[in-house]
Amino acid sequence: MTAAAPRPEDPCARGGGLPPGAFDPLPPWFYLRPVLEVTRDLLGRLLVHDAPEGRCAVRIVEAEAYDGAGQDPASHAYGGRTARNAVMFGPPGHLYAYFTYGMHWCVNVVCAPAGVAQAVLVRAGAPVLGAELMAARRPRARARDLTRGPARLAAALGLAGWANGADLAAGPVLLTAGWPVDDAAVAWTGRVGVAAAADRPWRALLAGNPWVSPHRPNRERPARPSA
DNA sequence: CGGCTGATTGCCT
DNA sequence: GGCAATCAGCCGA
Repeated sequence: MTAAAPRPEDPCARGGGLPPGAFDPLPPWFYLRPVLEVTRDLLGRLLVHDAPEGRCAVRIVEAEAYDGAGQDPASHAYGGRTARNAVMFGPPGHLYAYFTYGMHWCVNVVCAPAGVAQAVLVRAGAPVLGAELMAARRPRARARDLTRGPARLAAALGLAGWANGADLAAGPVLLTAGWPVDDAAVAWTGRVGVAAAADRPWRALLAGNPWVSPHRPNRERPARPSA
């Protein structure tokens, strides 16, 4: 079965007409549920950035759950609160933006009441608005790679350290209703790039969707160059 | 398309 | 000092 399935409905192919209410910010209760439930429910939602240059939006097609301090060895919050991860310990419905690999920014949605550091990494999305602006922000990227990966997505939307702690119901960064995804399309895998707790299938994605990030199985780190 | 590697800097131990 | 919730570029098929 190699024939490409004609399956995935392309959000951009909706004749310009997005469903009414698609840009309504999500209510507070959205974030106050078990983190895996929030992760699942994040699929199909819109992450929006209103910048001076214009509005951009992606429909989330892939997300990863991270549990709180002492619970999840893969979480930045595992060892407790630090300057870097402080936003995760704050109120829900805010954006946790972190810098990694010396050059990339990635963004999370903070869940659970203040004090509980659960969050969901937004790993990929389908462009639904402002694709030209996003392409301008990532001039070297192939069209298909515009938002396919957490750092690519953040860069395309123009999100970086300045957005850390942003209230997702207030703007200029918004998380909005979007439109529903088919339950049958949701798949779960292990988290990408995470060695710790690799057995937890906490990555939710829309199976077959072309905007899902390429799955890079964990590269085994060479124990050490030995003779 | 798939696999491999260098890049580059802030954070934590 | 070591490492990181990654990516672009380059190579070969």
